[in-house]
Amino acid sequence: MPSALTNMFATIVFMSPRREPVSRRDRPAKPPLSRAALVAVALRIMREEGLEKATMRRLAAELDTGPASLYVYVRNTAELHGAMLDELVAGLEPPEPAAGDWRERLIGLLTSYTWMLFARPGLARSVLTLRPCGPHYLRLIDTVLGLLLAGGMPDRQAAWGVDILLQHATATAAEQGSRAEAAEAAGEEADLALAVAEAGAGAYPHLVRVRDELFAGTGEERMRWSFGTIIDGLS
Amino acid sequence: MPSALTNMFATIVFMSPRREPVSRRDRPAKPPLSRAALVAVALRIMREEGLEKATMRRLAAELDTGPASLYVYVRNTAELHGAMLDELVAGLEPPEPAAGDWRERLIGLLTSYTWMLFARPGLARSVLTLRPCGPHYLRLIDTVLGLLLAGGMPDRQAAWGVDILLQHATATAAEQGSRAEAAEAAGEEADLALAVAEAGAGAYPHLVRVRDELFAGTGEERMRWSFGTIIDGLS
DNA sequence: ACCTGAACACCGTTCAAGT
DNA sequence: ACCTGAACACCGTTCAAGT
Repeated sequence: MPSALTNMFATIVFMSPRREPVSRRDRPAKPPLSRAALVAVALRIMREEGLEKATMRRLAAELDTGPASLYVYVRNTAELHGAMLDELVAGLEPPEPAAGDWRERLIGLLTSYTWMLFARPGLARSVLTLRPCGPHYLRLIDTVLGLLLAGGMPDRQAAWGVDILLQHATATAAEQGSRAEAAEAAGEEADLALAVAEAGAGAYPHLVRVRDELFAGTGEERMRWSFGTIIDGLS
Repeated sequence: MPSALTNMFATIVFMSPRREPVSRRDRPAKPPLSRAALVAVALRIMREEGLEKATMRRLAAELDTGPASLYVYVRNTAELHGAMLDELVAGLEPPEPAAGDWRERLIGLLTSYTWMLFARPGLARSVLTLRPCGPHYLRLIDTVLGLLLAGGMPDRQAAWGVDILLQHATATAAEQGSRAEAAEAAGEEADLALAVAEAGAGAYPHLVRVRDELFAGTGEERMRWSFGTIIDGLS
């Protein structure tokens, strides 16, 4: 907290020895705590330094308070992550009605949700073990449902389908996104590639047969194909 | 470590004061460190107390050494989890050739893999951000591939399909499993149910329409249905 | 090569006490 | 009701030094 330090010296050097009221006036206006403020700061830290830095302790330091104070506004870290996700989902543009049939629009929406999480793999990982329930996430569920129903799907198929589709989006972001980012994860990817390359046709005949297809295709290609495949299965 | 304590007292009370050689002889034979020993102890702790207790520090204490010693055998915690998964996959029984057609056998295999992870949600969560590459996991990939190819699927479809199917299995276990277990996660489930119950038909028309279907069905039902749906989409 | 103690640089959450 | 400092009970990983 360099700014706090600076202010402390300012107080000592230039001000009267009555410390408390003066340093209070002098300090940059401390923003009032609130759930929204917490989420905003957490999103900024995530953007600038990654989710792993957006810890309760760090947030508290940033907001010039102790970690215990945050627990007035969120139950725990998981709830904070849920609130962060909701804010990000709010920023997703809704599918244009003119953008093709329901299937195309649905794939477009799911793809843009996935890309959004792709850039935040840590959050995706956290969301996977959550039940997001913010208003904007409910909006997303409603929109996906609407598109599935527009495709003539029975209610149950649509209801269960939305779960599979959103879970696939989140899991893909958690899995692929973290690998694209972290250096250690790149090592794991290489380990698998090596293991597959070394696999003998005797022990792993099918693996050897489709070896080249396993790692083929771009992320975008595989993503669209996956969503299309699941949607086709639902229909 | 009560056994170490007991032995220490035994040494002090009954033995000569020359401590080191005696206590060395007296101590239960310290098993030699090895990757397999690490994995075995980690699996036991996970079984008895959950994955979150199977930390590097705890493993080291259990193996009567310092945490630094473990890094000779595994690169990091992620690699340890990968090795644990491989051991668990080894214990999965292969699908009986008589158990119906390829589709039924495939669903059976995927279901049993999912149930196995379901009981270990923490591991499932960890595996999701991993590329498992152990011999038994490769076996699993090969078997799934074999069944898809037996269904007459082109190579590419099978290769990309195995990714979707295994990811879905892992993600389902990570998501549902942790909720079934942790008390806090149950709260999140309730939060979502509440939010859905309170959703207005004006803002969320589709959500309200299929409201009852969203939470319908048992885990087993939805699991089989999901795998069936994805397989149908692949075909 | 393998093993170690100690250190580095942190965590989330709770609690009693304040205002 | 809201806020706080301090504490509780831990983490993963690295490093220099030993054997």
